[in-house]
Amino acid sequence: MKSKATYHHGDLRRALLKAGESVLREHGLAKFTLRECARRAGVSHAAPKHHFGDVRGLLTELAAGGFERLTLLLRLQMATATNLNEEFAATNRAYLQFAMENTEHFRIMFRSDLVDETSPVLRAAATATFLELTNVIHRQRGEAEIVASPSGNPLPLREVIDDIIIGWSHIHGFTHLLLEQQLDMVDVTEYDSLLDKAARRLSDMLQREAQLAKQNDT
Amino acid sequence: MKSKATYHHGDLRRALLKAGESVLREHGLAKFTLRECARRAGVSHAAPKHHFGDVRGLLTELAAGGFERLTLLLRLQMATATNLNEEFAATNRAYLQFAMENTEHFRIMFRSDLVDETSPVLRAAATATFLELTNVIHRQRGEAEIVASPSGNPLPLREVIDDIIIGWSHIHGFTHLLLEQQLDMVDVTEYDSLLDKAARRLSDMLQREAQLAKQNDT
DNA sequence: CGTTTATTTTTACAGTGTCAACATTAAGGG
DNA sequence: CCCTTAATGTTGACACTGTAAAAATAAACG
Repeated sequence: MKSKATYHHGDLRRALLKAGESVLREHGLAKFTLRECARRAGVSHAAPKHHFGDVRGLLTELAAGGFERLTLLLRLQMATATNLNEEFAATNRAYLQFAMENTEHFRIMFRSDLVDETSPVLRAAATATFLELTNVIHRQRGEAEIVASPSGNPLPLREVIDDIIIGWSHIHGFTHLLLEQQLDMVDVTEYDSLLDKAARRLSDMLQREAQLAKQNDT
Repeated sequence: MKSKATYHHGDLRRALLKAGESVLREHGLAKFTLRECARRAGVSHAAPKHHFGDVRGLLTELAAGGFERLTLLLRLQMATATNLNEEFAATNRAYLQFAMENTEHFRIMFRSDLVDETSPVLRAAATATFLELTNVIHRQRGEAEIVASPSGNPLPLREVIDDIIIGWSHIHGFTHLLLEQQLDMVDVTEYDSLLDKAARRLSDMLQREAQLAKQNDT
């Protein structure tokens, strides 16, 4: 079933996704247009409708793909870590790296006005990404990991949510501000070492606080 | 010179800004259109060109206005604080409050693809906002404040930049994630208390670290 | 008053997303 | 093997959009 050209076009669905990604990479969101994607796939301007409905549909699937790749990159970077602090720093590095290498793609992943947030594939992909970040924090606190459930969000422990949100907010905020050129006082040649340092500091504090809280319990 | 109606229209410039803001508030960025703004101001669709050039010009001025209002709100909230920790928490509260009450307006302020980041008015407005956040951190560390310079960015102390970026990244990331509905595991009825708690924790840590660093110096 | 300048309108054009009607091809059952 | 049916693409149309040029209007000013 994966032969060369079985349909009118082959499989247009994948071709359109690829086209969309190349448009994002080469010309950015501003020039992202359904018709342009169709052009690149070599089909007529109304062809995408059958596969994605409207432009929002295509962007939603692209966003989901972005989360999937981000998840992979997170795992890849985390695997290089030798201790818990390193692991947290690794997630931050991966997050930033993905955003830098896929700027426009990263942008649409967090644009609730462009994307259908209720889409199951998107939700699943975003949840998987979130799960990686979550489990790093859980391990840091010596708690059990959360397993991915097929559907429905895996809720982290109530007391850990605060830490997760602090960690995620920090790396996401840093990345977003850098992308939108608000951090112009930062020397761009060393923003990654800056992030690394910040991540370690944050990680230290969170671990210390967690231990303190545990001691107070007993 | 501020009489009622001296030109063809009155002063179309202000009217268009007002119209743009109302469009953002009522229908969001998706329906934001130069022609719609013109319609609301009661002029023909090409009238805005003379005052703003293109759509980017209008959005840029709107973004600048947003930063100005954010700066005012920051000052207002900071004035209620009785100590340094409270002050930091107050900036976070103000940041989030502004974003919640002016969702779409807040969005365009950080959209480098929609706005002319080189515009002097925008840069000045954004720098003023940044200055408020910066000075809170400076005070926390017992350093001198930075005065606003008429032009050019007032550069903070090299050693304080890390703290500033951590603080700003955190509040911005939290706000942005919340706005783009990525924090769906958070109970929306208590996200503000959650932020408050996180801000205090962050503030505590930063102050402790600063004191430690100072002791090591002497 | 007459001329110059600033502001607004009119007209036009190339794009866009989406829809409906149509054409073509693939799939599948008799 | 053929014929029906459903899936997939194409054409053409419509109402929008941003932007530009030319024409019209009103203000400013000597």
